[in-house]
Amino acid sequence: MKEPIKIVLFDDNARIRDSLALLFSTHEGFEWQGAYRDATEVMDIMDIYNPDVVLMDIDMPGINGIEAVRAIKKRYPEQVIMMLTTFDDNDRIFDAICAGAMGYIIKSKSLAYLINAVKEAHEGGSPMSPSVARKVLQLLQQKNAPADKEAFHLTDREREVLNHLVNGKAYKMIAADMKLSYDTVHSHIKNIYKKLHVNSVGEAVSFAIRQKL
Amino acid sequence: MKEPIKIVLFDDNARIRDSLALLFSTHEGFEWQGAYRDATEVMDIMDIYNPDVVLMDIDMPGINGIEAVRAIKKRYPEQVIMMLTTFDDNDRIFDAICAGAMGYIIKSKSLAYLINAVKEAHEGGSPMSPSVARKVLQLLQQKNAPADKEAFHLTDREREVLNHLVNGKAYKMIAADMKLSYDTVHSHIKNIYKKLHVNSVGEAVSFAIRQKL
DNA sequence: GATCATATCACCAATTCTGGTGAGATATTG
DNA sequence: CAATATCTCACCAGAATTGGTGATATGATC
Repeated sequence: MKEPIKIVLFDDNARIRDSLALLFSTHEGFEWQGAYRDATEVMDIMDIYNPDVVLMDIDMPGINGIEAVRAIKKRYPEQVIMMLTTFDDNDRIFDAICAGAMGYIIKSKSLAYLINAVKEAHEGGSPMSPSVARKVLQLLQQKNAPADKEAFHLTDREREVLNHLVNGKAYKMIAADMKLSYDTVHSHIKNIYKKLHVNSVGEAVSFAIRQKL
Repeated sequence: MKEPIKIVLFDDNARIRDSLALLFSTHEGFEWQGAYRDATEVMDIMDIYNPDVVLMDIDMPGINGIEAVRAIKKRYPEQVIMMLTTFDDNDRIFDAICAGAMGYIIKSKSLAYLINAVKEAHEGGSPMSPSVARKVLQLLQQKNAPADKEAFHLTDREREVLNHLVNGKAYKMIAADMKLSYDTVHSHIKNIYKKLHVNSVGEAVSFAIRQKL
């Protein structure tokens, strides 16, 4: 016999609280531990109930959902938390994920969908509404945009030297590592500076990292 | 009357090709444009059929699915592509997303799930199996791990100076920007170096960026 | 074969950074 | 009040970087 999944909800909307309370307290396999209109006492509630899954609204009076997630994750890093929200707002999604939310679904979805999402979250998945997922993927794609290797016309050797600079090496060390003379390294760096339009190690390093070179 | 969703599939598994062909060619709202055992002629196929959604296996003889995604995205940046795979392999997920895949679902899911996923992908969502989504979220969380502001005991002023260094500024400019004397900037930087255990601008910058300070 | 890009090395002068010591002012904390 | 941390500034000497001007050699390209 499987243990029921223990659930608490934080949401300032009374209708949502009531309908989810009804849903989960009557549904086989769940144990409803209560709904709260705000997250001011979130840590006390966590300590008392030790739920399996936390459902968290984003917009709430007092402490907002994202701060609450951060607080919970700080004390219980493994806690499964699912965001429940009305709209798919880019920035919020991002903040919620960084705070440690493990699922992000839109309230308009059916109750069956929600039941299933909670089960999946509890089993180690991260249910996401497809529109949310799209935004998450776009974020990841942005953050890992491939380096434009050909841009700036850096030669192989120059990229190699630049890489050493990024790793904080001094000319001397680079020369030693690459078995070159100090002046050759110097020469490569001069060329790098011209091509990148910079004129110091600091600029070159920050430029390189930002461009993912 | 809605246009049917045009679909092509690339998969080296004949059973998958057959069952999906049956599924989508008999299902209302879809137009099956064919299944291919490998992606060697992917670009020709794209040019001819101009599908709405591409279903792509990852493991294929010849050109693998991820390379195929990259090729398609290069010519058709807006193309909707969903990865179809047997296992949820971390690295592959990551590569596929960076290549530009807009959905990632596991073959073990039901056919109804797949139908729905294709619809959602076509409507601008990114259907993902929850286990895949979990890995994506973890990746994002890793990449945006919050800076441990308190770590390294950097003072406010020191962080400010460090930030200028990261932006490639020279001592002089920092002094001007912050309305300090050169020596004060110098002094702050000496303290930063001690605290971060580095001893050059290059090291400090790369350290700071990596630690997201 | 001439041209071009690349990679290698050298010398020089000016500038900048590094690391050291020291010190006054302010604010916080026990 | 004493101790501590922070922020500010100064001087000095050695080390490193920067920006020039060269040169030689190699391989690819036209």
